[in-house]
Amino acid sequence: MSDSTAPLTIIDIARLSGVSKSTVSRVLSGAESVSEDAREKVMAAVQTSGFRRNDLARSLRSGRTGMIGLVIPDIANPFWADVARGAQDAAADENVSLLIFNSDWDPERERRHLLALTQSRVDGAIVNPVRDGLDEIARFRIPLVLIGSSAERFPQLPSVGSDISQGVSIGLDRIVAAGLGMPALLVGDAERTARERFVAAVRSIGEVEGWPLDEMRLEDGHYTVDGGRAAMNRLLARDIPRVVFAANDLMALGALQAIRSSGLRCPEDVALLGFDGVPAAEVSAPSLTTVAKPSREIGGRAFELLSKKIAGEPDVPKLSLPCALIERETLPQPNYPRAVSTG
Amino acid sequence: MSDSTAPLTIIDIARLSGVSKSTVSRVLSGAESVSEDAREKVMAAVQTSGFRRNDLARSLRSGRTGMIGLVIPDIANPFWADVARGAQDAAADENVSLLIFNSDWDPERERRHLLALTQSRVDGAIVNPVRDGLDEIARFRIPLVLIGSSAERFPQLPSVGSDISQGVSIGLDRIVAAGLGMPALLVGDAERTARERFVAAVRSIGEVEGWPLDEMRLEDGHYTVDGGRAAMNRLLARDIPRVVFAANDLMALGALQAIRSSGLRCPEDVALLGFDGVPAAEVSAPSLTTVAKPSREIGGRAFELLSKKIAGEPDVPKLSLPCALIERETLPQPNYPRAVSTG
DNA sequence: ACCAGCCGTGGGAACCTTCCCACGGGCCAA
DNA sequence: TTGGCCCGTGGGAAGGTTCCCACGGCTGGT
Repeated sequence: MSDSTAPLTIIDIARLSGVSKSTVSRVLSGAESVSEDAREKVMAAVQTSGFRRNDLARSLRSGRTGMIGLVIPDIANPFWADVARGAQDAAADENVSLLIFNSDWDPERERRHLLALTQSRVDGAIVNPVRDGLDEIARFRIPLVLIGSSAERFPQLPSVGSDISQGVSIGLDRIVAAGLGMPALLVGDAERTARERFVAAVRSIGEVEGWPLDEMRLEDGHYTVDGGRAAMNRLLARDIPRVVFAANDLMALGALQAIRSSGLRCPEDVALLGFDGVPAAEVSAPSLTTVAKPSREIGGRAFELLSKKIAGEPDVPKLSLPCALIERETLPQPNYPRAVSTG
Repeated sequence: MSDSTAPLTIIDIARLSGVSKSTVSRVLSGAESVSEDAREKVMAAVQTSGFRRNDLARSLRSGRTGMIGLVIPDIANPFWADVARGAQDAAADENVSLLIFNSDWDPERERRHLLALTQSRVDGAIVNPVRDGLDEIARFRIPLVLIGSSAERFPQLPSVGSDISQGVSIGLDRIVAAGLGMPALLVGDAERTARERFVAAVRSIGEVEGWPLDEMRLEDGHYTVDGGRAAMNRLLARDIPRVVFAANDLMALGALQAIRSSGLRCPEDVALLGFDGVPAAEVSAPSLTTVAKPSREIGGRAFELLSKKIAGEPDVPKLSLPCALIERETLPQPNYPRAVSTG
């Protein structure tokens, strides 16, 4: 194509096509009153020269970069990878690029990344705020959309999360339907807010079902497969619960290992319900029945909200997306149809 | 902090601290002969005003953006998420940001993303090239490091990949050690190059072991859990192999499901060896013995090579990183110690 | 005592684009 | 015919930073 290393500018294109740089700029920015003749000449020059518009200069002048930041705990975590994918798909449709950062649940890293983002002059950012760095976040003068359960601490900021209460509700309903009685609970420590929300939801919904939280066994553990295995072993050390509701899939998967290596059968001896919907839950044996969070949709909707915020819309909402039950093998099918209250 | 929405510039800081904009620039860019007095005044002004240097203008003038692109098939795929994580960790150490794109194995998307990257004036890019878009890639005048097995088609470009031959070698050695005879092969269709390399490695290494490829059963399938299940069922429909070597973990996991739902035991009836090292392989039941690719390291080394390329180093190599066997439950331990050739 | 050289500093040019304004020509209505 | 208006166009300024060069003051060597 072009012979030398000379970086081309729109001025070169203007010279090649015999028009002014203003006209070249207009052609390259899409319509806006340019004659067909001029447009063709410019396009031809662009084609033969292999010119690529410099988005840096463009952004500097226009104030828009077409880039947004995504700050999540860990892209290698399947849940967050899925959120990222959802955001990317939505962003790609509007030609915006994603700058992705891992906070590793570390407020200091989060702060550094946010700083880098403001310096890069991204148009906005989607952030899963880390526990303690909360106040500081508001200080970054940049359109922000929050994701995750800690988002609720910022009532003034738009956010997208999954509806934990509703998820717990369908989970407990399903456990009721299984007819195995009150579940033992397995909860994690990853995010304090997430844990609290889960427990709070179980309390309020359990009351309706006639299952007071106080009477349930509740075991804490690290938010990992190993943590779930250990927590489940502690549970089994005292007695064998008929059914276990885990607050996340990783721990549920660990619990499954603990159940099976104790010589117990799942679901015949101990039934199990997870929460999250990670892909690995599909390939465990038996495959894990779980309440899935709409991870990909969370990313997608977060991008949509951010777009609105960037566009200057005044009332960008806080969204709570519903979870969905994925029927698999660790929770037995209901023996009998449940009474359904119509309406 | 600052009261109005006025975007601050180094000129404002210069005025506030009583020095010239050049000096402010020097302070902000790190050392380079500035008096301690000037430095302190500037830093103080920056602190109180909340000024953030505009990286757009900086990059426009300096020609460096501190951003690199990463074009991979799918960030939601655990292998690629891990590669991304490795690259990000290495990049974060040098304060460079990652622009991540998903190609979905689609040459046209790859082309679009690469175009966006050049327009953004990123300093370089790490790309897993898609099958057919190969020739086109070289056209983008931008420092490039390739990852994945198709990288070998570009002998002139630096690249990082896993050593498939070596991985197959330790896999076959392990199968020999298990004493179960010749394995059946399960291969995927995701990347033609990857498939070919796997088969070629099995052929050449099998010859040494006295296992000609022609005599092995070989089943093709889609590179997914479902594909693996289907392929395994086809295998089982004819006869029951004593041991199966799958070219990737997702298919192996599907195969495991097929084996178990046929009422067979793994590893007692059919033993299984995977390839990749995805996290889900750890939580299947039984957990999957597999040859793990060094995914995170691939990302990290790719970034290192790219840094060298960007710095202008002349001979940036093509790297081939070793795979490692992860012992788990689907392949029985050797009954007897193998004869080991010393040295 | 003088000149070379270095150090810290400042001012202007450059980076490449978009935005703003002005200008000429054609059209329509008065 | 003429005045007002819109359309397509061009030129200059702006956007915020780094780079280059020059300049004054100080030091050290002759």
